[in-house]
Amino acid sequence: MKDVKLNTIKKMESLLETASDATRLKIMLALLDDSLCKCHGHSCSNCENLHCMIEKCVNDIANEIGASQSLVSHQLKVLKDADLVRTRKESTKVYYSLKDKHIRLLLGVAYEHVMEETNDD
Amino acid sequence: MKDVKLNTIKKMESLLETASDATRLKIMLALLDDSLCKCHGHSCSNCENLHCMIEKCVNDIANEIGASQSLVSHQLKVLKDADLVRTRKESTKVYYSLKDKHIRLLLGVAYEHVMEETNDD
DNA sequence: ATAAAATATGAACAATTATTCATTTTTATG
DNA sequence: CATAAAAATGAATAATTGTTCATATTTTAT
Repeated sequence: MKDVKLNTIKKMESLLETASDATRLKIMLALLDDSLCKCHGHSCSNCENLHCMIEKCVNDIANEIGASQSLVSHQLKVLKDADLVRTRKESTKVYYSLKDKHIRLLLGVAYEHVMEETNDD
Repeated sequence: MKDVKLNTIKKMESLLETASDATRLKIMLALLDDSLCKCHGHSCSNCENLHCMIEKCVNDIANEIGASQSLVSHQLKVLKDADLVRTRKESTKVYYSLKDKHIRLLLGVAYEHVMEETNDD
């Protein structure tokens, strides 16, 4: 990993920066929720399909994480601009979901790390 | 991933926040460098051993990434406080290395993500 | 058309943070 | 002991950012 271009570093910085906020983490974790998944109608925590996608609208996310509509909307825009989430519009509602498996993986790695903080290598 | 404790989220936030800075990323990538590795004496980019560790002293890191000694020292302290790197002291020099494989994995996932930005799932 | 529901936006404020510069501490050596 | 080398520290600044509040936009339904 010697010659990483500055541009690549900037992109990595942007990705991690976007992910490194408690509110945005709550939002993304809400989109990893084990509630019923549209694509199969079963619990996604048991879903073997990595493509399995959960989507939620702004207000539902706000209620779930206990934050204001405005704050959630603002932060969803940040997540969207950085390409960590995608959107699907349905009448007045806008459904948000995580962009791809890299984002799920990133959350997973961070989660694993803080869960077994004691280990050394 | 429904009930993630607030404390866990704070820790994830801290981890990602620490990683999300261009200078600190350069430092960590320098510690992932494919230069000769002390433990086996071969190129670490080809090393199958995940435990394979590269360590570098402050000045060498500063020179490699083109930053001042002071800045690198400041940021190494941030990385150390957040437990992303470890240190080994040898006379006047202090050798830094990445803490564990989770950190390498985190860097890897972030790197992979920005490298194949086009894909969708 | 009007009203209601859902989301987005803009301004303002508080708080945090990355960087630089100068100085200090620690260890080794002449 | 004095000097040099390596790293750490503290203060100061410039810039960024998360949150709130109020308001605007968009779409649907009456």
